[in-house]
Amino acid sequence: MRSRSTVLETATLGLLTTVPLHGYELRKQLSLLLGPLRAFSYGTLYPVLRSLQQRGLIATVEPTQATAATTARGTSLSGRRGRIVYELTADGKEHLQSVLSSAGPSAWEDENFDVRFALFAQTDADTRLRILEGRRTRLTEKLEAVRESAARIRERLDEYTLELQRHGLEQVEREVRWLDGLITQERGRASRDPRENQKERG
Amino acid sequence: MRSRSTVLETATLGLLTTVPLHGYELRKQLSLLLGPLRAFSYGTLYPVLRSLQQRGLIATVEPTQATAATTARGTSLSGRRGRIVYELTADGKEHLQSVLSSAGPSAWEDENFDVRFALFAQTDADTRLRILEGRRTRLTEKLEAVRESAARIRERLDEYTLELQRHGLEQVEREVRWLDGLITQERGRASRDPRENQKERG
DNA sequence: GTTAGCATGTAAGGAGTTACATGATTTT
DNA sequence: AAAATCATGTAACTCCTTACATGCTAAC
Repeated sequence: MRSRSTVLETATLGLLTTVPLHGYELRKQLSLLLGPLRAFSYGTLYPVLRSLQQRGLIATVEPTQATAATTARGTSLSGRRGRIVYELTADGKEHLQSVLSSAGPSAWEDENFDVRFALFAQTDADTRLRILEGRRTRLTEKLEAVRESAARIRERLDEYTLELQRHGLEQVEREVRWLDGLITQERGRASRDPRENQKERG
Repeated sequence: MRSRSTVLETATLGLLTTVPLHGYELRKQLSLLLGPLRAFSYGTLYPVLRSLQQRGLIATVEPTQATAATTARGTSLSGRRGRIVYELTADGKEHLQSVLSSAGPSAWEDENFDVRFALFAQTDADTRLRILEGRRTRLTEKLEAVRESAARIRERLDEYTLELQRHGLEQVEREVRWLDGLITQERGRASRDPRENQKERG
């Protein structure tokens, strides 16, 4: 079973569809794209960039006639320090599209939910709905399981544990309501424009 | 630098202070203690249990005069299948207390927040406040940083990314308000009973 | 007595961090 | 020209999952 794309790989390809970026800048945009949580260290980022490059999904951009006069920076080996700007290749675009429209095991879909959502503008309408509904289903299932077992041992728990549990449930419930709103919104969108199923940028 | 306790280790010790448990059961209680998220696999759990045992922090409980008649199960090697029940040793209690009252680097404190909170009943009042306030500070700092950089690139983002960002910020803001409530509650508690600083069970 | 679920365990590997090292550019 | 910050890179390690294997116990 070929290992699926990681969060970071997908997010990187997603970000590079809009603008070519170098690693350092990419990292900043990532924490923006994925929220206050989820910052990746350079120790993860740079190896991933190289891997993507070796697989031909991204490529370095030559500085054309920019500020720097120091030539031969980019493609070949040895003395390449300073910014290395990457852009998405044709293969990369294709790969990203196939990742964005594919389904995976639920654990994978959960882990990747926020990236997938952040890249909804590049995702077709059917997949958007599938992702939102899939997440909704899994969250409510977990909610049900927790509520059930919580009921059985409620009296054995101290006030802090109870409060943590209450707060956790509330957070998930809120998430479900958020998803509900998005789902009805997507449905409305679909009925207004039934033909839409490819790229879109706002 | 001796590696700090992991979430799972601390949670395990915390759960075992109340009741002796075997691994399988422990796992169920863990997902309850730590909310709908955070379920650990057996591949993680059992090695951790053995490690804790080897370090003398937990010990197997002999079945005394329980149902089973099959002797010599527990301590020594070879044929031990069926439940293995663990309890906290004196060393384990001591270790847990020292972990619960110690401070760590902020990344560690963030990762461990929920476990620490779940074990507040066994934590002294000063530490409770320190943990709550520390988390509040870190969250507001992140909030500020994200808001700031978000303002700079808002117009370059599509509607989905914006919605994700908005939702993320809202979640964190809500968390901060939750912490505020807990902090004032702890302060009130402290002024009503200024001497409390050790174990407590509800 | 055999299926189903409880219970424990191990090996391989994935995804990420930390700590470190170093080069390039800007600021003072 | 020194200091700060931008920018890239690597090695070792941690925590955890997956996939597998196996034994025990109860239900039918």
